[in-house]
Amino acid sequence: MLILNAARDVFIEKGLDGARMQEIANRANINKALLHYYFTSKENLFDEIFSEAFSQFSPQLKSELLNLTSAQEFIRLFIKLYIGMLLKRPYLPIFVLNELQRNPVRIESLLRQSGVEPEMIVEMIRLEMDQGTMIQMDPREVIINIMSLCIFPFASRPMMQRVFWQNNTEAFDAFLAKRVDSVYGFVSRALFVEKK
Amino acid sequence: MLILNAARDVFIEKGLDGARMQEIANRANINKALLHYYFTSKENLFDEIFSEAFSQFSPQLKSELLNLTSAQEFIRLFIKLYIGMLLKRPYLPIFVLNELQRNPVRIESLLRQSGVEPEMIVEMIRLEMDQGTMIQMDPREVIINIMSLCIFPFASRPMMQRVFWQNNTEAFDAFLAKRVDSVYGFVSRALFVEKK
DNA sequence: GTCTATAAAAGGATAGAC
DNA sequence: GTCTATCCTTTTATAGAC
Repeated sequence: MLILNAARDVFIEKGLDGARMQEIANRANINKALLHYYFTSKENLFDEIFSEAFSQFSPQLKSELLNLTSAQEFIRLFIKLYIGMLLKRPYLPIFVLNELQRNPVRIESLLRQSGVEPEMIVEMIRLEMDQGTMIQMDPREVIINIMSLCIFPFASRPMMQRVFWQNNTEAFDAFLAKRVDSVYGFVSRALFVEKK
Repeated sequence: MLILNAARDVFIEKGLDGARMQEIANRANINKALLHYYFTSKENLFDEIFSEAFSQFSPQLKSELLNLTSAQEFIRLFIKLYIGMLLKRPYLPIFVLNELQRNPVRIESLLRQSGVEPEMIVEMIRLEMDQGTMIQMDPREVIINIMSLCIFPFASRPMMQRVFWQNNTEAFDAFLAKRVDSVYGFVSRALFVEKK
């Protein structure tokens, strides 16, 4: 829908507080009154946009991932899929993380409806550790470390691209794309006892 | 200064757009007019707060760090100092990263005055790679991976604490504190060919 | 320096014609 | 459904007394 696209663009660019209903209306080529006719309030419109953004940001356990048996293969494919998603939606991390920090109450309902279920992955990692093929550590830390390596480069792009790539956008895009492979290499050296 | 403390609290909590001059004045126990008397405009006050926040967020190369010769010892101490700093200022990452993304123009002047000089660290890492004690990879990626592991858990706290620690604040604090050591372990397994 | 009062503008939201 | 016009509150910023 055209209005939702305009709203998404503006909210992601400016945040909830910085966004203006007028600007959303302008970009959608309608006027403010019609915007309120459809969505009643700014908060309401934002909630629609944010819950969509949050569900995209939350790792999706697609069937391709669930069919894998070893944590090693799971991690490899997860990194590939998740960074691949972020390459298409590079502004998601800051938007979602920022709004969650400003208003943590939102999380409750969002988590309930998006059905994030970390127990299965934690169990898969624990199994691999028991088999001795993976370093012993808190499985939750394994997950957070992997997500850190996937997400942070997108969230810190304005700073990192400027400091390390002389603000060259193409070069930084290439760096991000290569991470689909290099993050797995980094993680597997840190985690797996035997290399295949 | 009392006013600056109040301003810092409100800006970090609400962001530039969400902050209200009235609230800053209230928390400082003065009134709005006096706030404008001292700082002229909200933008101006924000700039003072943000440049201070940015310089704290930017890794400081203190003498303790510069005296170290091996990248291994440098990385160990860097992680300890940087996570230690974040434990005292856990809201810095989201605040700085978010405002940088909303207004990337700010970076230029801030970087110039804060004198961030990554070349030396890049060279130190390169040297270690040439000696064969460190895996061959882009030194900039080494730095970004380490910073990812240090910073992201703070930025994603509202989500991660809720999902993996049943929103138990003390438990998550303990997890963060332990990372001073565990991040180094993770990184060194991923980077160093020989373990000491 | 510090206050009260107020200007001036912005922005969310609604009324009502078509 | 869509528009113009308008209301009303919020918010930044300033004027001017003390």
